[in-house]
Amino acid sequence: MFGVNDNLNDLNFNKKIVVLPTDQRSGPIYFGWSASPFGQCLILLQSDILVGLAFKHNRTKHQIETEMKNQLSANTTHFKSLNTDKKAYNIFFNHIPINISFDGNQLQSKVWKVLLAIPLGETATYSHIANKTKNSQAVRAVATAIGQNPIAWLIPCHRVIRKSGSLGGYRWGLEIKRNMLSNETKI
DNA sequence: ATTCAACACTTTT
DNA sequence: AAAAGTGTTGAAT
Repeated sequence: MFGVNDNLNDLNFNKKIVVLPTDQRSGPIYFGWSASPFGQCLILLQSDILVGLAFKHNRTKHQIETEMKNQLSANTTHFKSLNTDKKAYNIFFNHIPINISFDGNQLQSKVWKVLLAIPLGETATYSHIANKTKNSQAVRAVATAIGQNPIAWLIPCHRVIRKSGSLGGYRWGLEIKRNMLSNETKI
């Protein structure tokens, strides 16, 4: 369908994202690895709603799978593998809206919603996000919550950088964060 | 550039 | 119930 680092110029950054409530999903979580413009990615779906998106970096696929399954296991512990290539194409290149759903603790949910509002081509600082969620004194906790974003790229936690201008961290490796940002800002 | 303490929230013991 | 661990920050070195 497409190869790693292929078609970067056709990437659909301005994807419309529909956030559905968690009660819209049930049953097993389907998961699979597919190629993406940022390397191999792990896609997790429940009721055909995207509930997880992760990228391969220096950890093994098995480690990443375990980590994501653990994170999502509040909803179900039943996982089934699936060919996710078509879904990957829809996520990264198609101009159709994509349904996502997430549930976290109180802080996480607040933070993830705020992340969704960072416009394409812009960045925010960790303290900026903390202000937005009325947790201005809890920057470190907010940063932790940002790092736990289960749907990488679509929930653009890669747009959050340090106040000093340095990149800060990224759960899936700084290479990928750098990649995403440089592709966005050159638009 | 590197260290250090303070922040507050979650997770782990 | 207490301690440990954070994708930070600002100040001091």
